[in-house]
Amino acid sequence: MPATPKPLLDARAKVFKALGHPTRLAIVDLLASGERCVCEIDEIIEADMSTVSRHLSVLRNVGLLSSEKRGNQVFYKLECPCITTFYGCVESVISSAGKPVQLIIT
Amino acid sequence: MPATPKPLLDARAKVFKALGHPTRLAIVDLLASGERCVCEIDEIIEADMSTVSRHLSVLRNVGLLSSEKRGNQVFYKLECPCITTFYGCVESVISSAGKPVQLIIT
DNA sequence: AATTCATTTGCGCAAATTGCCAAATACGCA
DNA sequence: TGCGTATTTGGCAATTTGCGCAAATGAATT
Repeated sequence: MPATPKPLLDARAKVFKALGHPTRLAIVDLLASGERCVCEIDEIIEADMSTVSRHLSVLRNVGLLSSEKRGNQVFYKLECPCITTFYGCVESVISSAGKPVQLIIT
Repeated sequence: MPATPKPLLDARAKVFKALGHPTRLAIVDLLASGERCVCEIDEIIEADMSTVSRHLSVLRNVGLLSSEKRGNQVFYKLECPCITTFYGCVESVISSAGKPVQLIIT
């Protein structure tokens, strides 16, 4: 079993790195239910619009999102719904790390 | 569909962030075939052992690895083989980003 | 052409990350 | 106890990241 070639490791790492920020994960979750324009995203994500725009760029640069300009607005779309299927695995890591995430349903 | 709670986003992001480095991904790949002690890992990963040790800590801190001391050595183990099943999805992102990773088989 | 709305980019700053060297720690053995 | 091996940690410099403000860009409308 040969070692994974470095260029592939680099490429994978870029994708994971892009996902390694809570705001960007919030954006991914939001877009999982359909495309949105920046102003809609900005309404939901609490941060300066310039910051949101930069997070969107990061996600698009690694291929997770695509964008399309329509008239005045830019719509972003999740290219990779398979990402969300990974959360189960991630969550199992979280709990095994002894840092339980409490979800209180009231 | 309620927004994903922030603590959960934070927790997920930490895991992705830990995976967002090529050397750490190389370690994960190596450990996917079974546990190893630090010196074995160090032989394969080219970096200072202190650097390798720090990468191992990062992965362990988020729960991706566990470690056990046996005699003189510390063995690290992948707690989450499901991680590797995610590469297919990640690779699809990579190629759609128009940054093909060339795998030359000679 | 001038105005307005939507989005991106330049800038500066604080904080985090990375990597190596050297020193410290932990363990087994003579 | 003293030595050699295995691993972690402290410290430092260089680089990157994240954020908001303000300015710039692009498109539509008057």
